[in-house]
Amino acid sequence: MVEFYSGEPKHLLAVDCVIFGFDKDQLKLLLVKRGRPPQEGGWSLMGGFLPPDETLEEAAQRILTKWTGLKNVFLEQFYNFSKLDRDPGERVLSVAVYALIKIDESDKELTKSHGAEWIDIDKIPKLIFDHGQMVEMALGIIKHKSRFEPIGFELLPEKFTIPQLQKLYEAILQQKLDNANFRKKILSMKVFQKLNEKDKEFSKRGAFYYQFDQEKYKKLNESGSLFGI
Amino acid sequence: MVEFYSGEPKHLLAVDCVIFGFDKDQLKLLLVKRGRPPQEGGWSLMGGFLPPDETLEEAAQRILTKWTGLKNVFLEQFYNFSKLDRDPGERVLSVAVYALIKIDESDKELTKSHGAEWIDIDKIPKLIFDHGQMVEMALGIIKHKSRFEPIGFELLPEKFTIPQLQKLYEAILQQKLDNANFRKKILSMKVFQKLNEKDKEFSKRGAFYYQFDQEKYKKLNESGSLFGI
DNA sequence: ACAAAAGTGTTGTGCGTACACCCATGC
DNA sequence: GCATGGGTGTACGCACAACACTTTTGT
Repeated sequence: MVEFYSGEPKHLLAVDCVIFGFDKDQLKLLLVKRGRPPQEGGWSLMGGFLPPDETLEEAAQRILTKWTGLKNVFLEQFYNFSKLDRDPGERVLSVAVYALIKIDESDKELTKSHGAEWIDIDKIPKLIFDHGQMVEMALGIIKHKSRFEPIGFELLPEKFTIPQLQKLYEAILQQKLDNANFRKKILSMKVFQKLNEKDKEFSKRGAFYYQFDQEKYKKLNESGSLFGI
Repeated sequence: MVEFYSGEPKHLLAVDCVIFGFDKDQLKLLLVKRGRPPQEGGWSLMGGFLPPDETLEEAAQRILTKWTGLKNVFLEQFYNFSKLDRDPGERVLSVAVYALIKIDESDKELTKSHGAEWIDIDKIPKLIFDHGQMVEMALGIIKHKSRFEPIGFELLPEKFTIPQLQKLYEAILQQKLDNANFRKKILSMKVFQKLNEKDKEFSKRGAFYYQFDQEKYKKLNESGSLFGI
């Protein structure tokens, strides 16, 4: 094989994942205590070095599967952290990725067996390196994004109620929403299917389950109209 | 020095810049014919390998200065291209960056002497590797971003007229805008200073120059209100 | 005088917000 | 029968789009 770029500098490249989940009415993050030096034992995101034979997305999906058992997770790279001394070990660049997963579909045993934990978003401990900054940034991004794209559904079970969805948005946007208006807004998009079944976990009366209709959403999206919560 | 991560895979990492400019009423891109194999002679973005002692932003700024003479340019990384065979030479990951510059302040001689050219956005030739995809993506991003943040001013001279600004937005959004409404919208934000001076290049009557008031914008932005064109 | 671009005024519609209200059910 | 959360109805105001209109000036 011809080496076109011999002599050019090479870099260690990590992939770090900010993994969001939602349970009850809490937005959560998957964290683990780092198992190798430097800063062994500090709270960390899930990550790893990029192997020679994987794209960044493939590496991120592999990491997600390793810790949650899930495949084809919704994820997006959002920033490269490239400060020279960000890792006190050696120079490592990190591609930060955020992922949205349905906790109820994840393999909790697997997660536990690796020593990872779901931690409420408002109880995040100090993290190693610049991982705290990554979380901050990812939060800002899903906050912004949730206003224009229906990313919420990635975090909820297949069947969910409108009040549940509202709680999720309140957790992401960190503000109370008017339930009447939220309901109208959401249903006006017509990307939902109402099911003939109620959830009675949170109230006596019970709330109807809905399902996200991917097909309808695609059509809507292609026709150019946006979300806007 | 302790090697914490010896044995981990290393990668070639390029920085490629999608450089936007605006002249008259045309959005333009800075392109150059590639000077080394593979695909020598094909149209390419400005780029280079990341050196061991630079952050990505520093590398991008250095590249911008090399081709335009400008410093402290507005730029943002937006995506990593990591397909295994994206560069037919060797595996190279590329951090794509877009930059917005004021052509009128750039060193056109320098640009020319390096053989680079400003090319109208609707006359972009086929580009090497995945550079075409990078341009597509960058366009989508500034289109989206221009609706919520005042990135337009990065592309115009210090002094500009409202009709000029409108033409820029029309070029970015690729649609005609109503001049009456555009004007009202822009001026309602109150982040402009009207100057007592007219530009007569484009009309007999002449249009008043305005200046972007960074201070006012910062205050506005901090108080949470957004742009929304 | 007229063309052409800059700039103003007016009006209707739709959407978000606020908030009052009714409904179903377990205790 | 009352507390609790689910769900509906209405009314106001603002932001925006549409478009008719006036102003300025070079030729």
